[in-house]
Amino acid sequence: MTNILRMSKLYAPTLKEDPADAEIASHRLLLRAGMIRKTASGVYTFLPLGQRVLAKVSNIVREEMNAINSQEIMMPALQPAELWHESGRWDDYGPELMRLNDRHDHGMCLGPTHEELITALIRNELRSYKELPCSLYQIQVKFRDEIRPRFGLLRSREFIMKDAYSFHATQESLQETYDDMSRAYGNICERCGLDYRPVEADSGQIGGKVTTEFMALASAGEAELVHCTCGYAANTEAGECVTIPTVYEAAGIEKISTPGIHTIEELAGFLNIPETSTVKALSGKDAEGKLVVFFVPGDHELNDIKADRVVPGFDFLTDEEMEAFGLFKGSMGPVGLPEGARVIADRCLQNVAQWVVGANEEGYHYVGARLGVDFTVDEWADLCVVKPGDSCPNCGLPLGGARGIEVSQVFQLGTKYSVAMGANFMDEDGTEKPFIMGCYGVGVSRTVAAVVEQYNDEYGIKWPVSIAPAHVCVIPLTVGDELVEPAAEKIAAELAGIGFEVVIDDRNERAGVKFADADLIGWPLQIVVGKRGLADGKVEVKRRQTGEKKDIALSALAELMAFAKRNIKKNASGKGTFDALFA
RNA sequence: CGGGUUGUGGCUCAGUUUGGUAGAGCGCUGCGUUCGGGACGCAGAGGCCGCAGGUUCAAAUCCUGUCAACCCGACCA
Repeated sequence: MTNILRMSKLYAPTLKEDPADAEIASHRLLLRAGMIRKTASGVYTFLPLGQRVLAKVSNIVREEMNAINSQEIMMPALQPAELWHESGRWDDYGPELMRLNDRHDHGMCLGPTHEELITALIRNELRSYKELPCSLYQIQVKFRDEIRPRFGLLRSREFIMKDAYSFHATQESLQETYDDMSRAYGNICERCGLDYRPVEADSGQIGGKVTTEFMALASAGEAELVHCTCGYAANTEAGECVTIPTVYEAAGIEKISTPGIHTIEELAGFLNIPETSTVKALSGKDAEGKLVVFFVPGDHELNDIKADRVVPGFDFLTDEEMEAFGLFKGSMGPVGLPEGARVIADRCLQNVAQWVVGANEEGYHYVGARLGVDFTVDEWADLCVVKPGDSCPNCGLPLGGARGIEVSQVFQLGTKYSVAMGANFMDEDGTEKPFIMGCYGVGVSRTVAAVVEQYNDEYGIKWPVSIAPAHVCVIPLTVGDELVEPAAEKIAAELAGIGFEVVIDDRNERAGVKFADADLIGWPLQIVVGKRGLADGKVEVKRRQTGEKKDIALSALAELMAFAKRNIKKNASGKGTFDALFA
């Protein structure tokens, strides 16, 4: 009986106007619908409705984790500095780590992630290969002092994350759990209704090599990705770049005067050739300060993650350093480089016999510079930021582009933390070995925001049934009416009896206010109970997702809803749950 | 950290150029009318104008400093 939410008692302060400091849909609507409130920059309070959604997502995550035999634990958010010194990340993590001292002046931090803690936890407890693999997870608050928190729940300084960690004796075992996790993460996205892509990614400072990000497609997303009809998808910061430069044919090398030309755009315009026919040069230095020059197709950008992979410690030259090396910004090329320069070019240029490049002389470029004749390249590598239109490395078709919100990521960590922190187990052969580890994160609060990004319109949020704060909102249009009110109460009680999560808008408000709030909050189904309809023995049902409305006979409602309840899992996210009502 | 913008009742904003002692809409309280798509009338409550100094007879307004928030760039769930 008490499982009916009453709007008259619900703390859900909705806003008629957009809050001034919210730009994107999810931030705006979660605030307006009375689901969250800002406490400080990048720090939010979840109000009852927001908390309900968060709990729904958490439960989906929990079910999927339990299903692959990961066990739920709860670690502290407050962590001792020692552990971070052990892993080396106290120094590596930078200012993003929230640090503090306790009253004894003891260094502590608020956990941005929990590799250190869990590795310390298991290192003295898991002793034998017989106990492996072991997979543990928690759903907990995380702290990251972001350089620039923004977009509400999408990039906050305190957020809810599910983090899982697995420990293995063999790489095969890790791969198995990694695959299980990947599948579970796909399920989680689907059950939340997200349009998503698993993408190739870079592992960043977590460490490790094999990793996949799960991106919810959304224009508000901060990540750029490329994807192909064959199923391939990659984050542009990590994806392999395969592009086919157009070739500018020339009889031989020719030095031409290009006064005032410094950019590829200017050069291509000056010569009246496409940018794809030019070659861009970028100068930098390696860790020892020795000159490195990269060459990439003119229409592409150098990917600094890839550059760093080829030249560890790579950094661009400052204008002064370029001058010192005798290089001219905007006119660099492979012909006549300073002695000892390391020349690295993108693989895609390997088959381009003649290049249009700078002449290492202010105001001059070469056309038709011959590879292997006029100049040589020391190394070939994948260097560019992949972009839409490039070829799919998998099937060769042109890649499409999209923006995405990274809602989760899976990593194969290897032994980075177990070695650093001395976490070993006794293997079958009687030798001590470091655990092979994996870690897997889901941004729970970020997922909530991502769903809103994908499910909203000018009126508000359109929650998928699976994570909506409640399934059905019964709206009596006249409070105090001797027919309408009891009828609405009866319907609400009936639906709750069937097993739906029901909310009744029993506030003494005008119809328009109730409709507007119902649309804003985004209950998947509205049941409107009014005098007019009741006179004909009918109520109106409205599906928020599609906007469909239909009059349903009171006598048929319970049965149709019971049918809907049985079908609630027809689709993972609950899509189609109410199909029968609108058939 | 660099660049841009903004701080005025709970919310959205006007007023700042040209100093004269604070306004609107929404929300809130009370009464009445209304009641199927964010009603209307009447009567109220609520702001030392981010904070601290300074200039002035007089500062929301001018000056200096400071804090905070938001947006654009380098990070990440």
